[in-house]
Amino acid sequence: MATFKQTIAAVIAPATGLDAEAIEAAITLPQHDGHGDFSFPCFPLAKTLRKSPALIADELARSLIPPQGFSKIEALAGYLNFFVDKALFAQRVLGEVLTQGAAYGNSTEGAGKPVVIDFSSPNMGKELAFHHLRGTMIGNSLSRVYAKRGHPVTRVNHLGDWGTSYGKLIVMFVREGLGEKDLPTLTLEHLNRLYKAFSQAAEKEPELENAAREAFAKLEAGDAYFHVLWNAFREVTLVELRRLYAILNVDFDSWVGEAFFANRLQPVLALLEEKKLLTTSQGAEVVDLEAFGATGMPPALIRKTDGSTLYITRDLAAALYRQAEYAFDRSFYVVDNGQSLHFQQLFKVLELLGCDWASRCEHIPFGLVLHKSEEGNWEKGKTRSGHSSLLKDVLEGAREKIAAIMAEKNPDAGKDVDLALRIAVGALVFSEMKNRRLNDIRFEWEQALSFEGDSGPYVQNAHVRLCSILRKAGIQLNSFYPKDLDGVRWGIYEEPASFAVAELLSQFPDRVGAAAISRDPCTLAQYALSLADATHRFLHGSRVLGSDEERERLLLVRAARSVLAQALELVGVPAIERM
RNA sequence: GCACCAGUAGCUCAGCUGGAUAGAGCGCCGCCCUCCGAAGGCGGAGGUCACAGGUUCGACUCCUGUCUGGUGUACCA
Repeated sequence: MATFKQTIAAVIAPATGLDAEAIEAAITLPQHDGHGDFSFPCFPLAKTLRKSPALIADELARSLIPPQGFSKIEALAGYLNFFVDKALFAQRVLGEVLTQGAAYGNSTEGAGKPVVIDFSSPNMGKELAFHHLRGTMIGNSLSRVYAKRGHPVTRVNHLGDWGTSYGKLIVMFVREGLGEKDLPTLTLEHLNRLYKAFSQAAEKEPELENAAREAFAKLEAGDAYFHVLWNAFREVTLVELRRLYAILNVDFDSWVGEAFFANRLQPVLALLEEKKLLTTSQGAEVVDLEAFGATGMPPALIRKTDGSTLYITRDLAAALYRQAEYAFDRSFYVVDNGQSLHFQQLFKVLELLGCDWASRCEHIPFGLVLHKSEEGNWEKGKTRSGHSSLLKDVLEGAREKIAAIMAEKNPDAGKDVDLALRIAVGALVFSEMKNRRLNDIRFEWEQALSFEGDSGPYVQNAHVRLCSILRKAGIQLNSFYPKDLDGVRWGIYEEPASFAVAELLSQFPDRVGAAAISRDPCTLAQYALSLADATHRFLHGSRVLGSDEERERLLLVRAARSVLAQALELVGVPAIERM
């Protein structure tokens, strides 16, 4: 079935001689009442037709006959405004949403174009900090969006399980007199203490840094005992990570991290040699990128003076592996903006290695999460006083606050510990996802956990209200039969608040596409906000149950609920049924 | 120095591939529950879209420059 835009293009094309696709792309959605539902700006035609845009619009408005699905065409200030037949529009939109259910908005755009998304990728031996939430949830959201667009998606958690950090942990572990017997009772908290202890000790004894590098070099060389320690550190961390990912409802297809590639560096190093890219500088092996035409780019350090490898060496191996393993069309790296130079270097080296797919690797950067300091300045680091910056603590703190509010507002649901956590997750995730990916976020507890306005709970609440009505009407979620549409009085949806909801529902597929193209979930978070807003307004003004329009309004409730749930899930906010 | 990013209302932020009168939330001032969830809705005050040029029929949006802020810049990841 032709879309409304396609129908408009088909009418304008013969009258103007313009390409139908170009017309479709030029059509805009008017922002103001009285400007219709779709507009075609006539300004670009002025030059070729040698007439004023206003005149062109006037003539077109007079000569064109409103096509099927439209009630009238009006000219206004150079715009050709199309007014849809609202009843028919609603019929089409609700029909699509309800019959397609969770598949509404799906696309085959990505079929045969595998996408690899590298995100979260925490370091082993360290607790997940609150600021890890952003990258984790952006990656999670993009994974879902790309899957919905039909792409085969591989979600990769490129664990930071190799590197000098392990040398530090090993050094401290040994120094504290701990041994193999202590491994079974080892905790992640303990590992974190070892890190802190190392940093403190290293301030007084700078030679510890060298000891750590040596320990790591030994580990990389295959030392058996150090390998046992390393493995134990890694396992302890993974247990806690899996627990947190479960709370966030985030999954991965691959947990292959840096250690995996540490054993697969030979082909990379051989290839670098073969292409004659390596040079020695200050005792280390580097790729002098500037010498290869990347003006102003610092050299990429491939191997340290002591022979051990670095981040970028392993990333090169990982990139080659991913191309070989998944034959990706796109490879995304969801990593904070501070790493942009690293990725520029990485992609440049891949290009120099002759990988024609290097241009299809993309860094998806995101901004920092800033917190207000005691002095009132915004800075990177800890959350407000009294709150730790560990993700688990932030989640627990948020859950407690939400539980307290719930106990007040809805005592029955307030007893549900798991529900409070899901609302807390929704609030925190939404507060980060509603902003543009690259913007630094100024994080405020009050705003993030707010139950009002532009917040996760506001959107969740719209979903809850819709669910509540359906529950009272005895309608199961996602139950739909074609006969439900028989004899529906479509004209009822012409009422403004109802139509506003239908209009938003029609925009959902495009918004999913926009999120994919911009690689930014904020598009969908903002959409969820608009739909929640329209929903609250509709429910405020129109009684559903027991009204003369109950049947029609229930259909709108079902459609809105279905799409709102989808938008929330794509963003990574739980679509809950009660709160 | 170089690189990446940002600068929109008192605060925190939206503004789709340039389009018609600049949009929310919080805060402030009012109003609305005998009515499916008031975790809601309605109204009001509040903006020279950092600044200066340029491209264009049209610029918050694109380009250049300036200013301000954040981040990164060789043996951490």
